[in-house]
Amino acid sequence: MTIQRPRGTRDFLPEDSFKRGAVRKRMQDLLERWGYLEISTPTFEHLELFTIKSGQSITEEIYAFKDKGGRDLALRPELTAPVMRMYVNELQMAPKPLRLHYFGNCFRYERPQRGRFREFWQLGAELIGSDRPDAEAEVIALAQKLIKSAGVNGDLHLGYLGLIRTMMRMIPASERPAVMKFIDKKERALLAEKLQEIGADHLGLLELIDLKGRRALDRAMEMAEDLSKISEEPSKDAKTESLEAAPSGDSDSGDRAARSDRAAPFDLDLVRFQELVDLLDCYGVKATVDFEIVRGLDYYTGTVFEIYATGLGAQNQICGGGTYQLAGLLGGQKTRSTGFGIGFDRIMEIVALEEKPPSPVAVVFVPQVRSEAVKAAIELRESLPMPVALDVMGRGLGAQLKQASNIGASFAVIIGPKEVEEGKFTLRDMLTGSQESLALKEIIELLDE
RNA sequence: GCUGGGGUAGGGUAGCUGGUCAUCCUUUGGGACUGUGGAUCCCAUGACCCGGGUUCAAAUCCCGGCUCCGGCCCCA
Repeated sequence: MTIQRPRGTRDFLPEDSFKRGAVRKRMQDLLERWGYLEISTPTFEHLELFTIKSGQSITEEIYAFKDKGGRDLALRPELTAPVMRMYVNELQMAPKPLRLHYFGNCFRYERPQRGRFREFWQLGAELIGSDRPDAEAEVIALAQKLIKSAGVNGDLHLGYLGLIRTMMRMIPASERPAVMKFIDKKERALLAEKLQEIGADHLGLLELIDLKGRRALDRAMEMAEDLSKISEEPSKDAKTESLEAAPSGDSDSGDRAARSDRAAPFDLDLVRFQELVDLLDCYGVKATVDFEIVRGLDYYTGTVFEIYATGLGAQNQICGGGTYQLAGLLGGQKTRSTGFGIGFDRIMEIVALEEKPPSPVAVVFVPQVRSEAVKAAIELRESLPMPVALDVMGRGLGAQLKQASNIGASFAVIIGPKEVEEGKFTLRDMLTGSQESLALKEIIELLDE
């Protein structure tokens, strides 16, 4: 038995690697044009970085280990936390906004299935230092364009946590996890039952999460207004909490709440959300407003979004992101950022790419003139964009030509004593079989088109 | 963690109601063809996922494990 690759990992053969490289290049070109500079972070980090961000429970799904010095380390399971760690460590004083992008492998200890591996690649961008609708619109539009640039059609859903969080603060804390679970699992009947049971059915939660599309926004505005009235009524424990989360344009509002229970501050400010939706329109991005998107994590501050693709089976989410408050959690100054991560492997599963690697040129020679052939090959490699192949198997001329056609060469440069003497090589068109005698310079000119 | 279906040369397969040297195609290397390729022919290399069990005899039947492809759970 030979040694197998570890479960959930993949080998990428030349054809795969070429395709992945081409798609990656396309996406990164676009990111550069939008002014997002590439950064890289270590493959492993202190385990703590990830538990701070996502809680202790995630260690279950992390490749965590102790190094020889006894340090608790982890292979990165995602890239947002490392990027924000880097920001806090060395970029806090950089002029804002900061536009960054990254591409890297991540590791999670999970059951592999379609579109899910133990080593996978994430491509993403972060815009650090602004949470204005302008910033959010740019980032969301960018995400959508990136996916399009790979030839993939994505369905963008745009959500806003302010409303749902406000509602959640008006129900008893003990009931919140259960309610969130039902929302997440799309268990409408159970949710309705629960809300009735705890006397929270007047908040409109059920209606909110069913709101979809353009008109959802108008209705949500009305609901927000009703909510602010309710929250002004003096009543039980909901009162103090909702005050702390009071709506405000000041991005530092609610920070006390953040410190006490790790939840980021958020704004019940649908006007800004409305602005975002309008701006996205300007970008030509079609978004479905969808208040059901909750994205689990509590460091998101308001806007969240996800992009889905068809043809992927169960794992159809190819992008997720939003506006968040993470720098503070990692010990930096409180800074709001908007960003997203794209599941590169899932993109690759459905990408339609017609690009092919350039076909090589074969230098074919007989033993007596080997050194001339080597020199010719070197010169060709310096001047031509396509690969230049030289026989290393000691094969005869016929076998070399056979090999040339096997590797898909479109031309062969034939070199023998006769050619060396004349100072001209034979250029053979592998498709037609026609040949002509040319100087190396002329060959280069001809092939360099 | 739960669940369905698979694992036979590098790739694709036949055999799998147990019993001759495990089938065929392709790929790879060599040759027929010692300065001209895609054809053909010949030769060579190369496999029963691993470990137990049943049996005179296991690729074939049974059990366990590993792993792959899906579906749940989860998904930062």
